[in-house]
Amino acid sequence: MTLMLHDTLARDKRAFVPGNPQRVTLYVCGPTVYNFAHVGNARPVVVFDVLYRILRALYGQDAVVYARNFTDVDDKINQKAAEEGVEIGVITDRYIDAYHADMDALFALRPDLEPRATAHMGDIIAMIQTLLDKGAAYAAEGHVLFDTAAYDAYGQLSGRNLEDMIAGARVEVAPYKRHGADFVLWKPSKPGEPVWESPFGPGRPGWHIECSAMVEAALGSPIDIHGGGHDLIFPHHENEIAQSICAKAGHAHETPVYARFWLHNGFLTMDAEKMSKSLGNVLLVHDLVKQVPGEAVRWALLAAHYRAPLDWTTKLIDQSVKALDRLYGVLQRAKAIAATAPSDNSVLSPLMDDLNTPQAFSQLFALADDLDRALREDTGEAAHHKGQLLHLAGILGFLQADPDAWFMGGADADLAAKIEDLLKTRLEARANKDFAAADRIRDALNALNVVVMDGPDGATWRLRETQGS
RNA sequence: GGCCUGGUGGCGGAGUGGUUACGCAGCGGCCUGCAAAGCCGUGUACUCGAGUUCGAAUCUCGACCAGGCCUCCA
Repeated sequence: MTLMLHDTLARDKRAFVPGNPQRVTLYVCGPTVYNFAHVGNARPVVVFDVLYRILRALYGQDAVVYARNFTDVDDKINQKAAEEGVEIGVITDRYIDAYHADMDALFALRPDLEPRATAHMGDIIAMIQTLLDKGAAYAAEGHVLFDTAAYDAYGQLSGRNLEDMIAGARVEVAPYKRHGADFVLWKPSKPGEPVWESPFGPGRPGWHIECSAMVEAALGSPIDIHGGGHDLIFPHHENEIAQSICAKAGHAHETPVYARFWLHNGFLTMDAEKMSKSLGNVLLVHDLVKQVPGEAVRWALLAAHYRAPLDWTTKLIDQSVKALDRLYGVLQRAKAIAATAPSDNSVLSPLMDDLNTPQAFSQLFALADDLDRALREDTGEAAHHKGQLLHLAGILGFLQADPDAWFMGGADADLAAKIEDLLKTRLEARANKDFAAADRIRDALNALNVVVMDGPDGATWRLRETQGS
């Protein structure tokens, strides 16, 4: 079974072959930490978390190195720090903590490495110096700029050429640029902003060079997979390639490769509109997970193929909760069955086809049906089916909770005790065939958002989901 | 203007050149004291036009529509 991945550079699905199966490297562009993350930011996190889990299943837990950076030098961070009158570290630490908490709530594993730009200033400066030394960069008016003419293949990833970019330029080109597409590697800091000393004068790095330097420092190029949002293809990833290739160029016999595979996730819209502050439709993960289970948010984010656009609606999250209800319902009935660990990864096959999560979802339901049937008909296959179900679900990051906890999750101890008490009374009423009394109690429970399910061994209950977002 | 996506049934959303994915919702039945959950069954689809083909929703071309990128952006 081969993992097929759609490579943006090749514009096609290709069989994934790592440079070294003992050390598979994955880098994903992380957040600029000046605010809470919104659902759109969470999509790549969840998508590449699934990829990370697949790679670990395929190559071994310790054979995969996943790095995701924090951009902690940035204009918006500076602005926020100035507003609050604090050092930028106060801002970045705060939002890094929030980011961790939010992504944890979506069951995303923490990457192995989380490099921060400020901790790699030496690497960044060294890379800029290398580019200057090799003639791929030039200094002008206190800036250091990358010379796009130095890289023949510039534009390959995004399918643009330099002429197009001139023709379509919507911004005024800074007078000190040799070419409109040249971009900043180093720039002077404005008064009051953080400053780092460098051979090119005091200042701070441009955005693109940070990632190139951190990729090199954390993983070493060529890396196997570089991921990020669709919007990063140009200019960010295009520029990363140009810088990193040029910085390494000089070995005449090798064709330099920066990343073997480029993966980009599609965008998320809110009720068919782009999420933006001006529209006031920014939905923060931080707020969302207070209203709906993080697992359901994760489900919603994976409900469409990762490269397709995804429209976020109340209905989507609603349906996601119900899908998980169905799956957890089966697991609840199968609680007494000990799952058999699968002997191979065959159940992962939908995911091997470029992370086809909707297909995998379908597989999840098929496995749940198998398990349910085995339970009903007592075929002896239940342990096997449960193992298969939990394995696939585990790679997707689902169904790891106790089923009872899923259904009763929102209830605190007091409420649970009250519910149990009412159910006990109702059980007695039913035993006495006093159905009117039993129904009154059920109505009372209903008012508490509790759904009662009578079974042969007494009643079980679940909390009705509160409407999301 | 250039580049890139996508347009599938009430909703979400895969996939394949010829055989109803799947989930949610709906409908009928079973089960149930009645429900809920579960089970069985069931309807509705492939933006438009032209072409290729024995046959296309699936391939090609064109049109239309929607979104994104070209400036910080997942």
